[in-house]
Amino acid sequence: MSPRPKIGLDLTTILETAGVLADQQGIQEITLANLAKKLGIRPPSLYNHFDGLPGLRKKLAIYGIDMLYSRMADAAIGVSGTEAVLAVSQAYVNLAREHPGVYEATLLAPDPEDVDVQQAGEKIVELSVRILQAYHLEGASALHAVRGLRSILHGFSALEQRGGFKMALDLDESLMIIIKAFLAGFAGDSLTTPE
Amino acid sequence: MSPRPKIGLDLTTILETAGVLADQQGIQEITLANLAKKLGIRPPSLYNHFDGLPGLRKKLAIYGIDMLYSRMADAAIGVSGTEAVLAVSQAYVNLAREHPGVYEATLLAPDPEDVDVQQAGEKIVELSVRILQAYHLEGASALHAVRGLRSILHGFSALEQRGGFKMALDLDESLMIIIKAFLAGFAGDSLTTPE
DNA sequence: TGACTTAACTAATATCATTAGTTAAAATAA
DNA sequence: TTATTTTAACTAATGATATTAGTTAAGTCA
Repeated sequence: MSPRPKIGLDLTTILETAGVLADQQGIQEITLANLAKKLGIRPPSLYNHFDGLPGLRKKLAIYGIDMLYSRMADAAIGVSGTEAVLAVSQAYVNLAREHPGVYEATLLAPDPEDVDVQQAGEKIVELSVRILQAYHLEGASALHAVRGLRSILHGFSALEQRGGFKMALDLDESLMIIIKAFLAGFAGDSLTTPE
Repeated sequence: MSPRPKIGLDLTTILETAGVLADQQGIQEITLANLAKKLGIRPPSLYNHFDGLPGLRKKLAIYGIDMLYSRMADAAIGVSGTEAVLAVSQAYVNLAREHPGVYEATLLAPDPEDVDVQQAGEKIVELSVRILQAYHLEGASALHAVRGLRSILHGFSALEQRGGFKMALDLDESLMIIIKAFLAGFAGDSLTTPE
């Protein structure tokens, strides 16, 4: 009866659409029903492109991690030292602000241990290691520092997103001060001195 | 036909059960169907105790925030300065580890701006302010510091929970080093010196 | 042209949250 | 004690969802 045009969707289009949906409506609105409606197809048709809702969540997680990495890598171009860390940090929280749904999806993979997900995340870890190398941290210290930086960035982004910071105090200023303090403390000798 | 005993559930029992369910099965398994089954009642009966799934999520969020606060407050007894911050930090991540589902629920309220939720969270902010007062930070600085500490603690807990730290490196050691670095950097003069 | 692959579809099922209306147990008032 | 009210359970029904199975037609390629 009605025409059944073969739209010819590809995965990229679907993920972009899902990303817009997540950013605009919230991550909990990413359902096969909603996504299908936005794409103009019926829910079962989506199974031709990924393996159900868990499959979509995994692909969207990787999509988000890649996007986050590319923003961070971009921000790291042509800068070094503290300036680099600050620039990358700002890029990180900016992505989380501009694409809250996609950012949230970043940590929403059904199985965080999944090889593909881990692999995507490793690039971010490696980038972090590199920009922190300017501080000449020894082996283990460098890893602790990476964990700290990532904790600050994710914690700050997540809390900002959920309205955790309600004081009338500039958010970007907070972030810069926090990162600077963290870096200064790490570069200092306070860690090696016994208390 | 079958006996219909009036169990006489109260909200506390329900929330405790929901907390166990969340910790054991994961937050996504908190459904009215699962909770009702675990309580030995039918799903619609739950509506006598809270206002649907959103109502449960809100109450569980507050339940978790209160639990988190009490652990933190406990850890703050009899200590001060850096020792206090470290103890409270350790208590924070310990709660997230022991009760991953309840901790996650902490930030899962349907409306984070809800008065009751905000009120529960304020106690944690106030406690943080108090343990950071030992550093004699001026007005705005104190608030930036609170944001930083909370970012580190939430970021660290969330990333640890989702397998974000896969290096073979002691997690508690990372946390202590990170907090110490942050505190040292904040207490130092590096913030006021122009770059 | 003809065979194959693919991306859409319909139909059906199971699970879930939710609402409406019911009932009996418990608590309270007379 | 008895009568009334409140409460916490229930059944039944609805709508939304994910998912599976099987179907169809458009596009691709030999």
